[in-house]
This record gives sequence, C-alpha cells and structure tokens, in this order.
Amino acid sequence: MHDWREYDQNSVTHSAAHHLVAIAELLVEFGYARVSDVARNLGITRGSVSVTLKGLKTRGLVTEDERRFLGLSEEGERIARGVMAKKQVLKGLLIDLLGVPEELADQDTCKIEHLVSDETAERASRALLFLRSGGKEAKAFVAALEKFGRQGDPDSFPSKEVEELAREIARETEDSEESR
Amino acid sequence: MHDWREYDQNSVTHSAAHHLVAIAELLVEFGYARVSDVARNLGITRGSVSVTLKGLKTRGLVTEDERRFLGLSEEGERIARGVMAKKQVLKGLLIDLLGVPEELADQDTCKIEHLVSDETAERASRALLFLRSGGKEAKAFVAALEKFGRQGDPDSFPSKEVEELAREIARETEDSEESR
DNA sequence: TCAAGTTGTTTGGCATGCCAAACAATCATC
DNA sequence: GATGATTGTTTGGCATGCCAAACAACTTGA
Repeated sequence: MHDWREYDQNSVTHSAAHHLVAIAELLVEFGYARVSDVARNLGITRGSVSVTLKGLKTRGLVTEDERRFLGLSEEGERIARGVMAKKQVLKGLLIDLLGVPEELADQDTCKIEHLVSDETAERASRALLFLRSGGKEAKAFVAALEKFGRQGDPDSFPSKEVEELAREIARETEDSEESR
Repeated sequence: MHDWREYDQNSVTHSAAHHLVAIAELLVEFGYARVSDVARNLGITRGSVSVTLKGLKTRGLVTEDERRFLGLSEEGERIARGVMAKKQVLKGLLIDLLGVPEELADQDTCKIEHLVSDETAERASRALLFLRSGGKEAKAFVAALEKFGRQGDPDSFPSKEVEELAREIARETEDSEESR
C-alpha cells in the first residue's frame, strides 16, 4: 500500500502555501499586502482569500494590523521562505541542468514547490550550486548531456526507450525492497 | 498573477491517476483487479473506489467485465503508463544524481509524479539515460558533485546559502521577464 | 457633500474526494 | 443447504477550496 495521500499532508496545504508566498512577495514588492492584493496576486476572489486567511490568522501564520495590512508571523515567514526557495532552486535546476524552457520550468515548479521534502530540496541546491560553481566537471557534464539529449526523438511521452528505462528502475527498486 | 491553480488541471486528477496506476499495477502483479483490490492498494474504502471508478468508467478510462474484473482502456493505460514512467524516471534521477535515499525519493516522486509536464519528464529521462550510459563526463560529474555536496552543513532548509541562491535565480528570472 | 469606487466579510452553492454505515449479492465452507 | 465472510454499491456526512452575490464600511473626487 502506498502512502500517496500525503500529498497535502505537509505543514500547510498547497493553497495555504500560496497565500503565504503571495503575502511575502507583495511585502517585498510594494511594502504592504491587503486581502485584495493577495486576491489579485493569486487570481481568486477577495471572498475566498478572506476566508482562507481567517484560518491562517487563527493558526498564527498571518497577522493583520489596525489598518488591515497583512503581515507574516515568524513561522509564516519561515514557511513562505522555504516554499519560495524550493521553487527557485528546482526551477534553476530544471533550466540549468535539463535545459527546460524557463516558462515551462516555472509552470512545473509552481505545481510541485511545496511538495518536495527539505532534504531533497537541500540536495538539489547543492547540485545547482555545483553546476554554477563553474567547475570543469560541471561544464563538461552539461555540454555532454546536451549533445546526448539531441539523440532522442522527442515523440509523445513516454517513448519506448523511456518505458524500458522506467521498467529497469522499477525492477531495481523491487529488488531492494525484497531484500529488506 | 500566477497560474498556480493548474496543479490539478491535467487530463486526470491526482486521485484518478492513482486509481489508474493501481489497476495497472494489480493487473501486472496478479493478473486481475477488482474494486476491493484497488481499495486495498490505495488504502481507502471500497465505497470511495466504487464512486471514483464510476466516473472513470463513464469517461472511458476503465472497463469492467461481467465478473466485475477491472481493466484499462487504451487511453486509460496510456495515462497510467505515463504517470508510472514519470515517477520512475524522477525517482531514478533523485537517487542517481542527487543521492536522495530511496525511501525519500519514493515519497517525493509519489507526490509530484503526475504534475510534471511531459517535456520535463522527457528531458529528465534523457539526463538519467546519460547518467547511466557510463560516460566519463557522467561519472566525473557525479563524483565531483558528491564531494562538493559534503561541504554543505545540512541544517534546516533553507540554509542562508540556499536563500542567497534562490534570490539570485529570482533576480535572473525577473530580468528575463522584464525584457519581454 | 455626496455619488461612485474600493475594500473586506458573509453567505449559499458547487465540485472533489474521503469516510462510515447499511445493504444486497456472491462465495466458501462445513 | 445454511452460515459466515467477502464483495460492490449507495447514502449521508465532512473537509477543502473555489465562486458569485449581497452587504457594510471605507475612500475619493467632482
């Protein structure tokens, strides 16, 4: 049995994460954030934001002053920073390592940003830092990978080659599970 | 404004994807799949599965014979294969490239498997195939990355270093957006 | 000042996706 | 063939998260 339903069993839901990030971004960009601003930023109605933020205030993640300006608690800011950092790192890795177009990298990471574990994100950061360190192994790898990538015919996913690869990985994983 | 709500705007939802994959897996492993088997595999009740599959049958993704044995239509199997292949490829990349422990790689990819675009998955496949091709650039890169990774102190995510990296990427992205 | 716009909230509605409980139908075993 | 277990379905309930609409409380500009 898979624990697959953990997909939103993080400290905050996908929705909450985005509300927090929106506030953080607005604070940086404009110096303030109100319900309307968050709604505009997320592309949803003020009513929805109002309701969601009520919960986040109760949970002590979001603050509001007497002039209805929103802020983030220490915890709220920590979460927002974590989500934002994950997104940027993953996006950077997709672009720099895999050569994904920026637009698409943005879409993909937007969906998965808050789902990736801290450890995986940390490791991704290391890889990206290494890639950007300009070391010769990094340069050689990216160059060789790009050349290698061109060999593939980009028909619809998954290609037969990829399916074979997937089967291989599945076999390996099963083996290691059996030996437990 | 972000298009962040596209996170389940794929051809199938996270839930549906898992139902399809469960059927596919059961068919391979046992040769048949019934509602109960799917429920057990997913860790949810038979009632929930019954309701969900009703929809998937209507949409022509799942079939059922007179003995209540479930099957996948061509389209359903295509989707299931795609999701499974994405998961395996991403998992392989996390393990082989980033050195993520298998258990964690499994958890992470389980959450994001059906959210990643075909193109990104295809590129990830290329990278993994290259890594496994045994070329000298690949070996040198993995070795150097592992060494490089050890330099970091794995405190809580995101470390200051990672935050700085994230800010850098954000700056680059903003620049490219402005110049549009 | 007062009409018009902006803001935040509340409410009822909808969709997804899960559960538990009650059923009916089928199998299995003695 | 009766008993008990397994199977699939239906139903009402709950939680999340969105919308639209109606509202009250403000700004703001002519």
